[in-house]
Amino acid sequence: CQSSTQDRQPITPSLDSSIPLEPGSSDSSLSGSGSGAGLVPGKWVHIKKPLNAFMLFMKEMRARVVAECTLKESAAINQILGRRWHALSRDEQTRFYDMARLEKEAHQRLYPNWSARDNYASHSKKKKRQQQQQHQQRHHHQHISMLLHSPAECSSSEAYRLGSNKQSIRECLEAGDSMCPGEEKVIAKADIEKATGSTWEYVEARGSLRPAKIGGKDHEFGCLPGEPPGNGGGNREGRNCRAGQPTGGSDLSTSRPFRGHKTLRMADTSFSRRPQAFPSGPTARHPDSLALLVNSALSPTMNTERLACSSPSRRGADVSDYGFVGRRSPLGGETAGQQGCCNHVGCSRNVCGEYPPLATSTPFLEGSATSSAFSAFSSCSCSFKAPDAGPTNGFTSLDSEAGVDFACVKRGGDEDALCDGEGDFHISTDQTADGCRTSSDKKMRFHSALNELAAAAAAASSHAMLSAAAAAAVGSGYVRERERGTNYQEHNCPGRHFHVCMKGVDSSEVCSSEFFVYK
DNA sequence: GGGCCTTTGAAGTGG
DNA sequence: CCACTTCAAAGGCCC
Repeated sequence: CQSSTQDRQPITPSLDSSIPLEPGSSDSSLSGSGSGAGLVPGKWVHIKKPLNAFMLFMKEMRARVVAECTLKESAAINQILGRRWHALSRDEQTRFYDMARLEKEAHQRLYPNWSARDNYASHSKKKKRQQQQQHQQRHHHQHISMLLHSPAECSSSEAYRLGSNKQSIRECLEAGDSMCPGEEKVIAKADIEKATGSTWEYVEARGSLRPAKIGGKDHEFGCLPGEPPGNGGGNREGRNCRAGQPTGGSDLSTSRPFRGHKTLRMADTSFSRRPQAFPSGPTARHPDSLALLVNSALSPTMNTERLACSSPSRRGADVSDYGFVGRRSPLGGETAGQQGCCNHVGCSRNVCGEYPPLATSTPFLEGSATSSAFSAFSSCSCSFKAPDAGPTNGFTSLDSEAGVDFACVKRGGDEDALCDGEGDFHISTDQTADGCRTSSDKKMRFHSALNELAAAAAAASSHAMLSAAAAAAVGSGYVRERERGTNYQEHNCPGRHFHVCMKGVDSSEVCSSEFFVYK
């Protein structure tokens, strides 16, 4: 519990706390305890909500996860805890639901008149700000509506100034964009539809309907009147990136309200806010002649659209301010230099870390292996995943090998979110069965195979060549064809979907790179 | 120093 | 009634 101010005393009754839970034996600091509503004579007491089952679970498990995962950030810990909560059996969860029920009952006995409503900060700064924004938005729409229905001439209105063209707003609308050069238009959909007898649509972005540049991409939108520059453009919607948004695109982040453009466009079935990665239909061809889509940073120059790209994103930055994606170092790091792609697919600021290139591409040697490994991986946003069953049990998959087994885990990701392209990391003192001295040797071979495939694919001018390159890669044992999965069916186009992963490793855990060979 | 991030569940709010 | 929002915990991070 933290006291934010002197006159606010957060109190959280807990089953394991020292706060008495029985009526009549309330905490001495609560002179009015039981009177509820958070009111104590002369003092405002903030009575916190009772913890729910998951919160109790978090409270109990947090320390353990922190110790196991060497993580401190609660956001990351909570992701892990969320997964563990779902992994619990119904019986195990029931224990926490029961605790939560008892907690709630105790809370109710202590504060019979308390309501969660009391804690709703309807007067908080945040709420005030939101209410103010909503008010401004309502006012803005009313203003636009008023202008639209005003008999005033365009030249005299705030929204439309047509220079020497003295027309009504409605006439202006009916005449089309060419009649209103250099002017800003934000108008009600229903009105323009009524005026033109056609169906129009706005581009929805950032929680409001915004003007869109004619012929522009879906994420290219402008500012609303009165908004400061910087509110246009980008592909942000809500807190997180949206799946399926087009990549980067033109930077309109400094754009002005769109002037000189048509702000509404005819509804068009070819228009989609989420353009498909592939055209549909059995004979459809992707516009890119190479017809190879590679996910991730494997070959950033080849892909025209990424299936599941998740670029690193600088923490706290705007969502459009994502990191670089470059070719991987042999150990899976990414080198800067290539402009980042979209960071959709649930990629959020916290989950994405920065991926500086790893420190070394040299296979680890005996003796120095451990320190080198830590040095290498501590330089990136990865942390080590401890072997599940203790340090000596990390070698079971490698049988008689002696050494230390690690996994590189995305910092901020959940415990199973291994770093891209990374599998278990084994520092061995003996040669492995396949002749690799260490598992970093394996990784080098793995990434080498990927690079060869990428280079071959980039050079391929035909599907046949591409298939041959892919087949060769598959034959290498480091790339394998993926079963027809959801992606394949989604795109509904003929081709082969490959999944790149390390040999002998569970693809669902480790494989992050996918590519699609399109006929 | 305030607010965000991140999780689930309970409860409040608003249309 | 349903969808959406807020708040419980935690601590690092960002402005």
